[in-house]
Amino acid sequence: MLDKTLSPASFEQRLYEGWEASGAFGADPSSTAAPFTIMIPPPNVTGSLHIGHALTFTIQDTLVRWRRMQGRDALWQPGTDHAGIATQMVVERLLGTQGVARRDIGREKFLEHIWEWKAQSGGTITRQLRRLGASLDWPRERFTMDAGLSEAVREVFVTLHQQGLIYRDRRLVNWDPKFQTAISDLEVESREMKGSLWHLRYPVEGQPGRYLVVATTRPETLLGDTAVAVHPEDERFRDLIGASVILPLVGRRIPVVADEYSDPEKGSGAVKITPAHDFNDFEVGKRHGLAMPSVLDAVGAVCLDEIEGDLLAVPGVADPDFVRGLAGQDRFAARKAIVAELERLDLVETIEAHQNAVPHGDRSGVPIEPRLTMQWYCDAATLAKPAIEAVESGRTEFVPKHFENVFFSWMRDIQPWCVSRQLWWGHQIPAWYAPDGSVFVARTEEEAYVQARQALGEGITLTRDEDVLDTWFSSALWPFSTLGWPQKTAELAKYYPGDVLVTGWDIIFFWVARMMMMGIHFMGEVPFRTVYIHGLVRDEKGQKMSKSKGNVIDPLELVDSFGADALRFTIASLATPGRDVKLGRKRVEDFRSFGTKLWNAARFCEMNGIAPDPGFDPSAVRAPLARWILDAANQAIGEATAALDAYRMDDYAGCCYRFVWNSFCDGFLEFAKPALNGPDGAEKAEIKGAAQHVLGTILRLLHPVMPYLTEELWDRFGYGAEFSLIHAAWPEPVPVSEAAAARGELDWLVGLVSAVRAVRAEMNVPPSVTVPLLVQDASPETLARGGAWLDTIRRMARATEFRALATDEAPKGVAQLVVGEATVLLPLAGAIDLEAERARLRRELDKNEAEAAKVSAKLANPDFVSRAKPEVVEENRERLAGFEAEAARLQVALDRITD
RNA sequence: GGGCACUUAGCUCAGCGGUAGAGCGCCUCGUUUACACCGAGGAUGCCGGCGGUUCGAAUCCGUCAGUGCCCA
Repeated sequence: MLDKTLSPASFEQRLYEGWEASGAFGADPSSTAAPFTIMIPPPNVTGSLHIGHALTFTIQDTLVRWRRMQGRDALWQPGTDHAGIATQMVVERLLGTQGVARRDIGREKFLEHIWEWKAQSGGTITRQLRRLGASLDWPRERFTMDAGLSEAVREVFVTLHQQGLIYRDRRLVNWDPKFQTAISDLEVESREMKGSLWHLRYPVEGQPGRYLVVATTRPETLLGDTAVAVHPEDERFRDLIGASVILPLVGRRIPVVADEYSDPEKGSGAVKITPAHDFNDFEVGKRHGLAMPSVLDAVGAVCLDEIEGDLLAVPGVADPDFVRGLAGQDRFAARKAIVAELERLDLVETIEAHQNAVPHGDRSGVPIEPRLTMQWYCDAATLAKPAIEAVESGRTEFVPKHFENVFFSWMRDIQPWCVSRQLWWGHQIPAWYAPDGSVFVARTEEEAYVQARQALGEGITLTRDEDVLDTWFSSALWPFSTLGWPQKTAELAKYYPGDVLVTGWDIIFFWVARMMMMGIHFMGEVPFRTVYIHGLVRDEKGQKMSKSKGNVIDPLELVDSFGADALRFTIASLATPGRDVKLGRKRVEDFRSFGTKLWNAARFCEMNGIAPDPGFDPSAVRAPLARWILDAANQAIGEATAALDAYRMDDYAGCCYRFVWNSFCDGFLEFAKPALNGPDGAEKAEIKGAAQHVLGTILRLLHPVMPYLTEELWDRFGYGAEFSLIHAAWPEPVPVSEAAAARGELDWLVGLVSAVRAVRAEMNVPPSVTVPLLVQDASPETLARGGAWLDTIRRMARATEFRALATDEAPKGVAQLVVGEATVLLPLAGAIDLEAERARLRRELDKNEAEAAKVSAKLANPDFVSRAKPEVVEENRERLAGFEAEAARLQVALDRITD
C-alpha cells in the first residue's frame, strides 16, 4: 500500500543510486541507436549549486531523459572547468589562513595545493547535481585540466600559432591590479560610481597666463599624458591646435591635437590623452603617433621608470621632487596627492560632481586598470567568420531565434582575444623563449629545443612562458576535447556534433561563441545544432539574486522541503523560452501539490485493484469512459511530445498538469467510481484496464521532469523491474475505436453535470437535497445516455432520476437548464426562489442574445462572407444557429415560469 | 547615445490574424469511502495609449509612453 502522504525524501536517494549503479545514465558508443548529445556547459569547479544551475540542469535533464526514452543513445557529458582566477583565489585564501603566501612556496608547491584542494572540494557541485536527479554519464566526467583535455589545449594552441591565428602583441588589456593579471572584457563589469570631474589648467606654452582647461575623471594618470585633444570643429580651441601645453607637475611639453574623440559638449571640451592608461586615449595616441609611457605598475602603484627622464622643474607648474615622491604610491593615494598639489599650484579650475561608469573586475571587485603589456592574442575575428556563417545558414539555430542577434552583434565586432593570464593555475602556455628573445611554440619542451637548435644552433637554454591560458580557451574545446580529441575516438565519431547546447543568454559570448569558433575550426563542423537559450532566475520581485542582496534561494533547501520533483516541475512550468524566471519558495510550494495529486490518484488506483496488465488491448475497449480517457491520453502524448520537440518546457509541464488533474483525476476517476464500486463485469474490467494503461502512460510522460516520483510509482505498481522507468519507451498514441463518439458522449455528460451543479450552487440547494432531472425535447440518444450514465449522474449531479418529462406533467417551481437540444427541469418546489430563477434565466438569455447579435452582425457583412475563409464563415453560421437555438429554449423556459 | 525584449484578470504568465486563457490568490458552498497540498461553483479584463493595414487586430505595421536588459 502506498503511504497516505507523499514523502520524496523516502525514495529519492535510493532511486538515484539505483539508476547510477545500473549504468542507466551511460551512453553506449557501440549501440546502433541514433545519438543524442548534450555537452554540459562545464560549471566552475569552485562552484556550488545555485538556483540558476537548477534551472539549466532541469531543462537539460528533461531533454536527455525524454530522448533516452525515445530510444536515442543519450550522452549527457558531465564535468567542470578549472576556473583559473576563481580557483587560485580560493586556494590562496585558504593558504592565507595558515599564514602561507603563494609566492613564498613557489609555483610547483602551490599547484600541488590546488590539486589537493580539487580532490577534496572540487566535487561539490557534481554531488549536488545528483540530488537534483541529473542523469549525467558520470564515468565520463572530465575536467579541463585533465591530461587529455590539456593535450587538446596544447594541440589547438600550437596549430593556431602555426596558422598565424595566435600571436604575441603589445596592446592595452584590462588589468586586474588585485590579481595582477589580464582579464577578459567579459570579466569586466561597469559600476556606476559617484566621482568627480576635475577641470585642470594646463599652461599654454609661450602664452603666459593662458591655460587650456582639460576635464578628467582620473587626474592621477596625468603623469602619463602625451597630448591634449580638442575637437577639430571647436571654435574655442581652434588657434591652439598644433600648439603645446606644459604638463603640470611633470613639466613636459605636450601637443594639442585635433581629434573627433574629444566631445565639445562634455567637460571643458578639451581632454587629456594618456594612451597607456585608457582605451580611447590609446586609439587617439595611435592616430597621432604619440608616445605611450606607462605610469602605473602591476599593482596599480605609481611607477616613474618610463617618465623619469622627462621630469622638469617649471616654477609654479612642475616640481620633479614632488613627482618622485609619488613613486610607489597606490593610484588612489596618488590621486589625492596630485589633486592637492595642483590645488596648491592653483591649477584646478573647478571640481564638478560626476557620475561615471567605472570598470571593475567581476571577481576581484576592484577598478580595472587599462595597462599596456605584451600578451598572447587569438585572432577571434578570423575564427568568428565561419561561426557567423553557420548561424546565418541555419546549421546552428538559436531558440528563441532573436538571440541570434545578440550572437551576431558580438561576433561581428569581436576584438582580438587576449588568451594569456598572469596566473599559475591553468594550462601553461606552450611557448619557450631563447635568451635573444626568439619564441618557439611547440607541443613539448623537446620539440621547442629541436626548433631552437635549428634556428639558433646548439647550446641554447630555453625558458618557458610563465603565463597560463584563459579558462575559456579550454572550455571552448569542451564539445570535442571531452570526446578524446585530438585522438580519433569512437566517441568523437558518434557524439560530435552535439544536438543542443542549453544555457542562459548571459553566457552566449562565453560558451556559445567560443565553442562555435573552435568547434568549426578544428572539427570542420558546428559543435551543436541548436542553442537553447533560457532566462535567468530572479526573485519574486524580479530582482537579480545575489548574496549581497540576501535574496538568494538555495535549490537544495527547496529539494529538502518539497522534493526534487517539485522543484523541477516548478522550473519547467515557469521556463518560457528566453525569458527570465521569477522564482520564490512560494512557487515551488504551490506546484508541490501536483505531485501529491498524482500520488493520491495512484493510491486510489491501487485501492481499487488497478494493476499493470500487459495483455490489455486498448483497441478492443468498448466502454465509452475508457475510450474517452484513452483518447485524451493520446492527445496528451501528442501535445507533450510536440512541446518537448519545440523546447517548450512550460507547455510540456502544462499539458501534463491538465491531463493528470483535469482529465484523469477530475474526469475519468470520478466518472469511474460507480463502475469501480459496482459488480465485476466487462465494463468494470475495461475501465480498470484503461486506468492501468493511462496511469502507466502518465508515469512515462512525466518521467523526464519528475523522475523520482514516477519511477517510485512505476516500481511499486510493478510496471517494470526496479529502476526501469528511466529506460521505458516514450508513450505512443494507441488505437481507440470511435474516439469522436466517446468524446461526444463524455462532453455531453460533463456538460450536463456541470450545468446542474452550477444551477444548484446558484440556487443554494444543499447537497443533501436530491432532485429528479426531467428532460424535455430530448432526442432518443440523450435519453439513452441518461440511462447509461444514471449512476454517475445521480452521484455527481445529486439527482434521483433522469427521465423524459411526461406530456401531462407540469411541475411547479422548477429551475431549468439547456443542455444541447434538451431542456432539463429541476423541480425544486419549495427550495426555489422563482424571482431569482427568472433573473438567472434572463441573464443567460441576454448573454446568448448578445453573442448571437455579434455573430449575426458579422455574417451580415457582405465583405466578411465573401472575403473570409469559407470554413470561418461556416463556423460562424453554426455558432449563430447554436446561440439562436439556445436562446429560443431559454425563452421557452422563461415563459414557462412567467405568468 | 545605439540595440533588444517586455507591457493581457489582484499576482505570475501563456496565447501572436477569426468565440480572451491557465496557475496562484479571492468569494460562496462542501463529513460523496484517493487527495483540505482536496472537491463543487463563482467573480474579475477598453489585451499600455494613439494611428494604420485587414472583411476581421490582444495578435501584423507605425508611433508614443512606461519597464527591464545588453552594448557604448
